[in-house]
Amino acid sequence: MANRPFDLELAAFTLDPNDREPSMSRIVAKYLDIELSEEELTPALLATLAGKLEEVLTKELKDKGLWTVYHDTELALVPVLARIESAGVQLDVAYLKTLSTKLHAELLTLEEEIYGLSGERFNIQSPKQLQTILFEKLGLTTGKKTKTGHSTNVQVLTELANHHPLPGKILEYRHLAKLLSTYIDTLPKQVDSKGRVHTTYNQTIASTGRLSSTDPNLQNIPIRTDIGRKIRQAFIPMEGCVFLAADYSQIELRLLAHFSKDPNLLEAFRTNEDIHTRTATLIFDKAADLVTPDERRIAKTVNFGVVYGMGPFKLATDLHISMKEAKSFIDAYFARYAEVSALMQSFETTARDEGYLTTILGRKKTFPGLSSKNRVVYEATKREAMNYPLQSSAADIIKRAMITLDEALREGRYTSRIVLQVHDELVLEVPRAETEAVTHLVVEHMQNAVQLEVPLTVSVGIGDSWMAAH
DNA sequence: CCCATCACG
DNA sequence: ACGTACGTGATGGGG
Ligand SMILES: [Mg+2]
Repeated sequence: MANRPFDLELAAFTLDPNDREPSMSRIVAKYLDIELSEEELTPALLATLAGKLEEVLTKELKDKGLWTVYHDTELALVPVLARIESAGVQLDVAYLKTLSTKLHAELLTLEEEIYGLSGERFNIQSPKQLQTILFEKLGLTTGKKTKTGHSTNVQVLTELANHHPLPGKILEYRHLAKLLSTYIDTLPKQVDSKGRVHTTYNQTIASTGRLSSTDPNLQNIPIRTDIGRKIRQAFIPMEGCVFLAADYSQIELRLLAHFSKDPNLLEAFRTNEDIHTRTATLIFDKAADLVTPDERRIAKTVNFGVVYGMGPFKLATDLHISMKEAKSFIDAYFARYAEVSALMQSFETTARDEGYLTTILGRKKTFPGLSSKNRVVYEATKREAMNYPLQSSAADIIKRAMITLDEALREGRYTSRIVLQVHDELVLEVPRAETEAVTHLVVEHMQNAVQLEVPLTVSVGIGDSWMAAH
C-alpha cells in the first residue's frame, strides 16, 4: 500500500463515527487529555501537537483493529473522491431552462386553482397558513399528526384528497415547487464554465460510513416521478462519451443473507430468484407463479422494512392494512427466515453487551442508546443497530470497488472516469471506444470487491443521459 | 436558527 | 398512554 500522510479527521471519524462535532478542541481533549478551547488552540500550538496526535490516534486505530479500514479504505478513497469532484458532471442547462419555463407556468395555474378552491389567496408554502385553510376554514379532518399543529405532509394530504379537491392540488403544487426550487432552478446556477457541477463528498458525516454529498447534493437527484425523471435527463456525458451506470442489486438484502446464513435467503440469492416473490411465497405460503402483484408488493415492503427494524404499526399504515394483518406478515417473515430473526437479536445483544458492532471490513460503531432506561431511546437505538452492519457493510463494499476500479482505470490508461456515487451506484463518463472494456472492468471490480456467501450482482446500463443509462 | 417537508439510497 | 423504519441534504417559513 502507498505511503499516505496521516489524516486526523478520518482517523477520528474511524475511531468514533458517532461524534457529530469533532472539533480540534474535542479531539485534543479526547486523545491527549488536554483541555483547551478552540481559541487557545492556535495554529502554532496545533503544530506542536500534530506529531503527538498522529502517534496517539495511530496507536488507538491499531489497538482497536481499525487501522486497515482507516488506511486501506478511508485514506485510499481520498484521491478517488478528489478526482470525482474535480471531474464534475455536465448538465444540459438549456434543457433545464426550457423545463423551468414550462413548469413555472403550470405552477402558476395550480396556484390560481388553489386560491379558487380555498376562497382566498395565501402563502401555499406556509404549512401554518395551509393548516388554517384546511383544518379551520374547510373543516377537513384527519385527527392525525401533531407536533406544532396539524401535519400537512404528503400522507395526510393524500388521505384528505379523498374528501376534497384542494389537498390534491396542494400535493401537485408542492411536487412542482420542490423540484423547481431544489433542482431545476438551482443546479444551473452551480455549473462551471464548462457546464459541469462539482459536488463535495463528505467522508465523515454519516455514522454508517456512507458518503454524503453537498453543494449541490448529487445523491438525491429525483427519479421516482415523471418530472423527476426529466431532471435526470439533464445529466449528460461530455461530447464523444456515454454514461455507464452500474448499481448493486439488493446489496443490503444480500448482506443480510451473508451475515444470517439463513437457508431460505441463501437459496434465493444463489439461484438468483426474485427476492420479493420468494418472500411472498414464504409469508403467503403459496407457489411463486400464484403470487399476485399485490402480494409481491407487500413482500417487498416487508423485505426492506425488516432491515430497518420496522414494526407492525409502520407496516400497517404504509400498506393500509390492519395492525393484526401487519403483525401476521412480520411474524410469518421471521418464522420462515428464522436465521434473520436470530441475527437481528444478535445485533441487539452484541451491540449492547460488547458495546459495538463490526462491518465486513472491520469498521466499528458503538450504540450508547442501548444503555438508556428510556424505552423510546432504547428501541430507536436497537433499530439503528439492526440496520448498521447492513448499511455500513454496503458502504464499505462500494468504497473498495471505487478504489480498485479507479486504480484499474488509471493503470489501464483509460480516459473513462467515475463521475457520481449514489450509495449503491456508480456513474462513469466513458468514451464510446472504451464502452465495452470499461463495462467489463466496472462489473468485475464491483462484483468482486469482497467475497460473500452469495453472489454480488451488478446491473449496468449505458445511455446518453443518467436517465437513459438506467 | 429550528421546524416541516420532501428529494434520494 | 406513548410511540412506532435506517442513513442523508436543501428549501422555505417563521421567530
Ligand atoms: Mg440498486
